[in-house]
Amino acid sequence: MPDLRARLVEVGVDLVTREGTGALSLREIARRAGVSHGAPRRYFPTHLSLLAAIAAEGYRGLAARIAALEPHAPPRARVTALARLYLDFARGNRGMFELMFRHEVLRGNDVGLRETSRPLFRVLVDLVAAARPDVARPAVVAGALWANLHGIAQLGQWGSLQMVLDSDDLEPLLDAAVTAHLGGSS
Amino acid sequence: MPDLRARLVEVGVDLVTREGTGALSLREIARRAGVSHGAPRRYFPTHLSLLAAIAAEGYRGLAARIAALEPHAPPRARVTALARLYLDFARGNRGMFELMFRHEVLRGNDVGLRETSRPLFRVLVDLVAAARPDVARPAVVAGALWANLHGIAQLGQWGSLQMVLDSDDLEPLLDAAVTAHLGGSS
DNA sequence: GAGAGTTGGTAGACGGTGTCTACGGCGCGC
DNA sequence: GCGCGCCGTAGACACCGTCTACCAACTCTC
Repeated sequence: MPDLRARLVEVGVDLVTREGTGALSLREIARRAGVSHGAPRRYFPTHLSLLAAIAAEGYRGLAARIAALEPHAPPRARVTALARLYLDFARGNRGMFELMFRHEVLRGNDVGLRETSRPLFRVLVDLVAAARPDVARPAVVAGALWANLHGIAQLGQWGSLQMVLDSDDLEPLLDAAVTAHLGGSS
Repeated sequence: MPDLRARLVEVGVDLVTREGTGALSLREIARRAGVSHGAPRRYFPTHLSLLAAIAAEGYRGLAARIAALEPHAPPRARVTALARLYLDFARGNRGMFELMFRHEVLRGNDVGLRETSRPLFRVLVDLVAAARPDVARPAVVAGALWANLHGIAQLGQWGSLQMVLDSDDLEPLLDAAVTAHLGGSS
C-alpha cells in the first residue's frame, strides 16, 4: 500500500464529494484509508494542511475543466461557457466547492492557490480584453466579473438568490452578469 | 443577572468581533457569560442555533446601516453608497461577516435570514428600477448586482482579488460592478 | 402559609475531535 | 549483521457538543 500521502488525499476527495465537508475529520479520513489516526501526521503536519491538499485537488479539477473549454469560439461565447462551467462546478461539487472557498483552508493554501488561480485569471483577463477592446483596464473588469460569478455560485449554493428571486433558475442572473460586464446583448 | 439568552448572544457578538469565529465554541461563550456549559441549552437547543442567533444580530446590524443610508440621493449614488457600505461592513466585521455567510449557519437560519434579506433586497430592486427604467426585470439585475457585491466582499476578504490584481484597492472593482449593472459612467 | 410543580442553572458522563509523544517494526546501507 | 532512519501504531491530553440527573429557588394553589 504505497503512497499513503496520495491515498489520504484521494480518500478525502472521495469523502467530501460523497458526504460533504462535515465528514472530513482527520480521524475519519485515516479510518477510511485504513491507517491509524496518527499516520496522516507523517505527511500533513496539521488537519488543515490535509484539507488544503484536498482542496488543491479541487482547484486542479476546476482548472482542468476551464482549460478544456473550446478555445476557438468567439470570446463572448467563451466567457459565457466559462461562467456556466463555474456555476455547474459549484452545483455539481457542493462539498468540494465549499471546501475550496473556506477562509481557513484558503489561509494556509496561499501559494498553492496562487499557482492555480493566477493562470486561470489570466485567461479571463484575455477574454475580457478580446471581448471589450475599448476598456482600459481589462483586469479590473475581469476581477469584477469573476467576483460576480463567484457571488452567484456562492449565494446560489445556499439558496439565497433563489429565495429573493422566487425562482430556482440562476441562468438569467448569469446572462445578466456576463452582459453587464461584457456590454451589449447576448 | 437576568436574561441569560440575550447575554449569551451579546457575549457571542463581542467574541466573534474581537477574536473571530474560532472562539465561538459553546463552552467558551458560556464561560464568558459566567454560566456552566450546560446553561445555554435552556435557550438554544444546539450550538448551531446559538450561532444563528449571533449571526442574526449581524444581519440586523447590516440592515440598520443600509436603512440609514441617505434616502434622498439619486438612485445611482445610493447604489454606490450601498455597495461601499456592504464592502466596508465585510472589511470592518470580518468575523461576523464570515459567520453570517457560513453555509451551516445559514442552513438553520432560513426564516430569520429571509425576514431580513428580503426587505433589503427589495430596496436594491427599487433602486435598480429607478436607475434603469429601461430594464424589464430589475429583480434579475438586482440579484446579479448583489451577487457581485457579495463576491467582491468575499473574495476580497481572503485576498484572492488583491492577489490576482496586484493591488489592495478594491474600489475600482466596486465602481466597475456598479457601472456594469447600472450602465453608463460613474 | 405549606406543599407541589415549574423554571433555570449545575455537574458530570459520553463519544468524538486534533495534536503530541513514546514506541515498534521494517528495510536499507554500511 | 547490524545500526539507523523511515513509517506507522497506540495511547494520552485537552477540548468540544450533547445528554441526563440533580438541585435550588420561585410561583401557584389550596
